[in-house]
Amino acid sequence: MSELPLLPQAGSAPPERADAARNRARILAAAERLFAERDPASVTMEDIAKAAGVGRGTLYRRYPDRAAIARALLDEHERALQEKLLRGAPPLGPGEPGGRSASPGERLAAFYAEMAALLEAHLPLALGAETGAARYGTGAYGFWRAHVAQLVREAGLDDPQTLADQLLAPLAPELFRHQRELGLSGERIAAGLATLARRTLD
Amino acid sequence: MSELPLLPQAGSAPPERADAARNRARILAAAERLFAERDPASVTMEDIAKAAGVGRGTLYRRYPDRAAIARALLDEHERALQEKLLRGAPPLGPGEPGGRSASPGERLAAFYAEMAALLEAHLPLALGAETGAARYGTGAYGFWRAHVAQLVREAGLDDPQTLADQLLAPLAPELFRHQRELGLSGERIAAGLATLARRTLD
DNA sequence: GCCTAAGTGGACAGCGTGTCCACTTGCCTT
DNA sequence: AAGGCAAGTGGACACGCTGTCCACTTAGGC
Repeated sequence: MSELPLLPQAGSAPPERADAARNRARILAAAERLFAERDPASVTMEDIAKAAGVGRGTLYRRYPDRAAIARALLDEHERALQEKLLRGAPPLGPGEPGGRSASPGERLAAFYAEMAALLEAHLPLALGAETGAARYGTGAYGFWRAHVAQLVREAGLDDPQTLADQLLAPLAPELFRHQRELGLSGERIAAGLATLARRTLD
Repeated sequence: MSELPLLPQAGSAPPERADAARNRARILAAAERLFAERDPASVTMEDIAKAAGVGRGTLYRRYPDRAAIARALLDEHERALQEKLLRGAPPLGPGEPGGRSASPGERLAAFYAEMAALLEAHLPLALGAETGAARYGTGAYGFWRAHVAQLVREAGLDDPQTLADQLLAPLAPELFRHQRELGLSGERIAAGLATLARRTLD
């Protein structure tokens, strides 16, 4: 397992004033509510400012756009999954050296299942954070990419770089929403992904 | 091969006045040029109107938004591919009944190759037409979806509906651009897709 | 309590959208 | 050949969102 780019752990922040902290909390709470109750793409910075009871300037001071707010909300959940991938028990984690570990296909299936669950739980945030091309720029995406590339490598396939992105494509939040709106359950989506994972890597 | 929803063949249009036809041609030409020379997402309806030498009202009369224009430009190429899928020789087409035909995995790989070539040739249009969630609503997407679902069915896998969308995900124009910008060649991308196709369906 | 820098909020200019409608022009009729 | 009318045209308009800027306020160390 080579160098996985970890999502920055919110390192030693320069101290934050009490009113600033209060407003940050208000902003995040208001944004989460708004994302959940309408199409995240239609939520404007102005809406969030108004709902949080702060001015536009205050909002822009911390977050350059809607996506940054959604990402901040999503980060926590994604870091939890990253932990499990790095240090959790098989099939999700790598397993002890010398101990038993799962096949690449099983591990990819387990990862897919976790991601599907994460999307199921926080789809509005994912849609707010990673719509379209922005997805590929996030730190989290880089992490998933490195993880999947490693699994591809272990499976002995050519060109893990290229395949990793292609294997992550079915996890695009927009596709997940599309499939849910077609009436497919989260389980059914996860089952499809599991099939894909096993057949591709095992 | 059941009921594939064909893209409407531009049926008997109500006759179009000569000046209207001239302006339509101007609009399409101007839009294609603009899409090619900058990020399609940044091209505005106003830009297109100005470049085509027509007023905004004229533009909106025919096309509700940028995506509709890009789709009109793409349609021609997509219909050509649809023809080949339905009636072309193997491995792309189904082959004669009783004659030789390719395996589902080979056929999916051939389809992937054609789509990658189409993206390579017309990426700006694809980005203009199918950015984000809009992709799933187009008639063309429905066609690809039905085609891939049929291949999945022939391969004997469960739930072709769900898998079809997931197998189409790596063809998202934004992903293609992302991979190209990473320095991957079209051939390398196509090779990855071929691996995916064969391992999944064969 | 005072001082200072961090924090705040609303005003502002700019841009893109989509609509609307008075005018123009192609084309069919007689 | 002329007339009429519906299709077509283009630009003005109102609206909403963005991102910046800056004069004011407040927290918290000294």
